[in-house]
Amino acid sequence: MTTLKDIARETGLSMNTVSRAIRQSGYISPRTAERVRAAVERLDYHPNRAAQDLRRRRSRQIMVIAESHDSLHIEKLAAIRRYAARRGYIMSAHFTSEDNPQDSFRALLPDLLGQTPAGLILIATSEAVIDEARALRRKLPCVMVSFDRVPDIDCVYIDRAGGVREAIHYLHRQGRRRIAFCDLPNTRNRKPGYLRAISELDLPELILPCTAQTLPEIRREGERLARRLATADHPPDAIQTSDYMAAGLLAGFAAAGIRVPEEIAVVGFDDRELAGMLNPPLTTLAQPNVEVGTACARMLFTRLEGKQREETPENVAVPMRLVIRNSA
Amino acid sequence: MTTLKDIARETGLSMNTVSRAIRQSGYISPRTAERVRAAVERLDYHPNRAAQDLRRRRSRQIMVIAESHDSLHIEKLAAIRRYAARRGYIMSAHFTSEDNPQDSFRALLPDLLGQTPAGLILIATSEAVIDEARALRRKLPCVMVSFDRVPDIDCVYIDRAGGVREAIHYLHRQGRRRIAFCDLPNTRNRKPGYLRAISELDLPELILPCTAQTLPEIRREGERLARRLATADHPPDAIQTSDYMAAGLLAGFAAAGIRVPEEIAVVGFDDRELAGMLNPPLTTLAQPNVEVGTACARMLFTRLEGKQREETPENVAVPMRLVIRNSA
DNA sequence: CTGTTAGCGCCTTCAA
DNA sequence: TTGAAGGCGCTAACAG
Repeated sequence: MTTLKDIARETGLSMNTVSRAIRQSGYISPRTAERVRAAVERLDYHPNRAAQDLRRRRSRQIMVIAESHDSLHIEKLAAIRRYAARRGYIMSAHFTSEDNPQDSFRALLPDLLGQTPAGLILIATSEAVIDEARALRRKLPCVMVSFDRVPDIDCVYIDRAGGVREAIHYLHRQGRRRIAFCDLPNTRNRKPGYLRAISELDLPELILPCTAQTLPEIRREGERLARRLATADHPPDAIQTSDYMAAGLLAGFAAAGIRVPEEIAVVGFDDRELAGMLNPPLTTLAQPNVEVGTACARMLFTRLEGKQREETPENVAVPMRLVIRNSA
Repeated sequence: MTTLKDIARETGLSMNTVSRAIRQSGYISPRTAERVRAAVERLDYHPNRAAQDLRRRRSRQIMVIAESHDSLHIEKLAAIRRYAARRGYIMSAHFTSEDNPQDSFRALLPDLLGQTPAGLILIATSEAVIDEARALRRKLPCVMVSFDRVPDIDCVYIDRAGGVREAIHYLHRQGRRRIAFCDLPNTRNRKPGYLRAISELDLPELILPCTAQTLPEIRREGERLARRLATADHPPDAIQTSDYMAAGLLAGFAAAGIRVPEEIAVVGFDDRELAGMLNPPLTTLAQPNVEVGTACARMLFTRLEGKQREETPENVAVPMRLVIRNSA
């Protein structure tokens, strides 16, 4: 393993000069710089991170902890990693157990903090984790990605309400007048967008409840709902719901012989991989994953590098994008 | 920040004794051990990783580099991380750019090696990256996750051929006799499983070619293929293909009024999230992501901790699992 | 512009 | 069973 000392011996300079040349800090004559560069190349020198971090008294690693294995996270992770890498930091990704997020988060945390990360990004929605984050924030830079605004903490969230509102307006422009919203367990942050839009457009409020939790259940419930709607007196002419639910609805409408989008339009939510694969391909609201990743990384590094360690937390909303396919 | 020295001062012991007590190495009197434990607790001491790594001359970080953002990776990552964490290592995840894997891999690599990982896990299939891995292997422990056996390198791969073979046998048991295989661009490792099965079962070889590359193209091609099959003289009664292609086929069969699975059975490949959401829900071969993650982590740590640094590379196949839903 | 000096926090001899 | 001394590789003062 090549060390600074080796380069110093090789070039006949002092370690210090070599160090400064490599870091491009302070005065170095062009000739010296070149000699060092050549020696570094020749001896294949790479600075020892452990030594640097020890000396500089900080690690250059940020950690992302996600409260689920949601496949949509992967693009966020990639974006965060990219941002961090450009600043010489590495990112490590961690996932709580699916069946018990809170407890496994608490179990994970001490281990992770033991690695002395420079900062933390938490992708989570549960109150328990959010509370932890509030406490953590006082110990190290800490940014959240959550479902909505989170008081007292730096947070990036997707503007779900805004997205839904946009989707309803789109449906209205397509001539739909009876637009329903399917109220899944986790949609409390979307509903205001629906309510706002129908009030703006003076449309009737049509809320379809759904209590299913697991994916197969949701799909089945969608199928059932579609069959029910097929024989309803005064059915909606458009539905906004999740991609999963939409999959069930499309299956149910197909079984009932109802044509989508001619008789009823369906707009999903999330733009999961399945959306484009359904029959018909689903018009849906896409999560801006890359934007979210970049935004939270930027916030974290602002805290990390800047002086505003103690300033007021910031909440950033990222807009969704309506992906128009064939179902609406 | 609390250091060993603080604990030493607090307990009146030497740093050395404290260090040994904490690491539970060497002789320590029970009384001393307890005193140290209490002080560690009281002062909230955590060993400084940078200092440990510097002194011990090794980092305790492993890196995973994946050649794509495939959402199926996320479970592999979680499994690897879990395995590594139990051994006091952290995992960091990295992704090459989607549009240019080879070049971005080469660009990424020096940066990553600069962080002196203790070991590398490469999730990749391109020859270029595999060659890189062969070279890397001589510098640090290095394990691959790939599509098939890879000579000269530790590798975990999913037994795709075995999975397909199993699926064909399953279809045969269901009474299917004209079983087709849809030959997508990336399926050369699956085809042998099909060929073997039909030869074992004495069935006709029915290969359907497909050249589409992007997801929407694949779906469209599936739809077209289904319509073509609908009017064919002597159509197959079952098809094995990718989940994406299956999505298109199902849409096409629905449009042509052909019932699945009654008239034709469809078996997918990968068990992507969309599989359970299609109409009908897709019977498919599931990737054993957790098993793959655990297996490659285990291999890496065997190299890392064991003496067998220079031994013969090992290739491990992990079997797929047939998930039976409604399409076959 | 360059060199000298003094550690960062920890672990590994070796001696007591 | 414990302590003292030295150094891992690097960087920040400070002095030339």
